[in-house]
Amino acid sequence: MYTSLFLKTHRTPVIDGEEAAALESAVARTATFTAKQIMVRQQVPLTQCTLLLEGFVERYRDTPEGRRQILAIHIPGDFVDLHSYPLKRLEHSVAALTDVKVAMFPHTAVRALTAQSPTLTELLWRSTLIDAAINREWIVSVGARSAVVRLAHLFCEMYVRLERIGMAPDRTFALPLTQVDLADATGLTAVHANRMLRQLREQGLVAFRHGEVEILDWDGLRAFADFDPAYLFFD
Amino acid sequence: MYTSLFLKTHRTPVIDGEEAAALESAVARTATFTAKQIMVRQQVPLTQCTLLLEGFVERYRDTPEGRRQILAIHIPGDFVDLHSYPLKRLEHSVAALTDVKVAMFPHTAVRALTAQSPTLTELLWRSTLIDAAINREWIVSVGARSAVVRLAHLFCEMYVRLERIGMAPDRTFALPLTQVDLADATGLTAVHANRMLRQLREQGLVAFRHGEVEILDWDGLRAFADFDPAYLFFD
DNA sequence: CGGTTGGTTGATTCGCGTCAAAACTCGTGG
DNA sequence: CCACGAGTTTTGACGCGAATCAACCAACCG
Repeated sequence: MYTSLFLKTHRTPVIDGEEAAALESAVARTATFTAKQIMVRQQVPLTQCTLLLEGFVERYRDTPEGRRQILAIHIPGDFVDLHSYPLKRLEHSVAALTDVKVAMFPHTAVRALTAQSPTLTELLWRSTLIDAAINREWIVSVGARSAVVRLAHLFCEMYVRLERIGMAPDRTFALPLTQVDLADATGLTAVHANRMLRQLREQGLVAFRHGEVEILDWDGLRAFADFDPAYLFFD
Repeated sequence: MYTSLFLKTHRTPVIDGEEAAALESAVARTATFTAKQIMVRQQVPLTQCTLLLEGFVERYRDTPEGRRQILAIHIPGDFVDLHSYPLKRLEHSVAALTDVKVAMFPHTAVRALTAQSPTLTELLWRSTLIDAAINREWIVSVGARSAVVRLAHLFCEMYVRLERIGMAPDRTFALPLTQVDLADATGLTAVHANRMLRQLREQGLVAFRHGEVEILDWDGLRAFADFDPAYLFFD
């Protein structure tokens, strides 16, 4: 059941057994990528979508001045490029953060699903729009929050999302990023990110080391980060 | 023809006459709002979508610390909250920047369209995803571009979008924002935005005064702003 | 081992924010 | 028609948060 994790994390709209079976059968094949491999290059025409089954994936853009901006981090159960169905190509690249296993949905199969079920359509559409809501939350982060708070907010988001799929027991979870990656996600330099991580640790809120996050004080962290999970649409 | 401007600016996928008629007939009513009026409040359940016919609209979030982040600026022909159909509520607010005229699409009518035509579905879905691509470009702006470049980039984006609907003849167009609004959109303070605007004017690239933009050197501005319109998906 | 990648720290610089005040615009009412 | 006040733009002085530059260290690995 390639799609069971996706379906479990998207409870609106309600999907019946027949629709779930249709979605499952839209998988043409599975594939794997190794860590750091580029999965989708920007502006290249696409004919299929990718559902992440195992591992972590990033979406990012490189700027001519040599800066890199991470746009999204995906975890198992996320579609990493479902938006390529209506858009046909992407304006950013997608890369594997770890070794990764994915399921592929040909655009033709997605179209057949939309022709068949308005409810499935709404579900798939919704999942791309939740990504967009996360994009907007990141605009707020980089545009209106201080460096420490940005990092704290990112940890909150990743904790809540991972906890939901059972990948963050005991307020501890793997987040396979380097400090450079954290900096690229939050619009900071690696040096400053490093200092802010120390501050978060010393404040007793979160500790991040070697790609592992340990939440020390969840309520404190949430309050500090101004974190409200409404934008994740977990209902 | 409420939907003709929207259809004119979305050429992919190709829509036939019957589909265009179906879309047009999904309009339940029109409405007007006055400048500065809040059109949608965050977290309030919604039952209809709004297509902007005349005027300018902003989407924004307020932070507890009193900062405000503008997330998007909409122009005639844009759906301002089509994403409310799959999401049912929004995590940001929507306000009129000028007096505004809109067409309303009940969610039930949108659902009927998706049940009837996979092509229309793809078109509507696509339009929400172009908004998301713009969101991502804004992440790159606030996360990885300097203050002057951010402003230059915003002017490029608005010029290209407005030119396309005939609202930017002679490289001049109305952009009904104050300097405070520009600052809120780019993650700057109004004071610094003011200084950067002066710099852009003195560099001979763009001049902004009283809600009017005059592009002085389009090629220079594009190059300076690192502007590539691919993310607007004008095809 | 030496090379490579990631993390840590210090010194210094600078972009942008903050605070404050003045000039300007425009709508409104006396 | 002028006075007034609210909102906007402009400018200056100053301070801080984050970038930059530059070492140095730790872990890992062929």
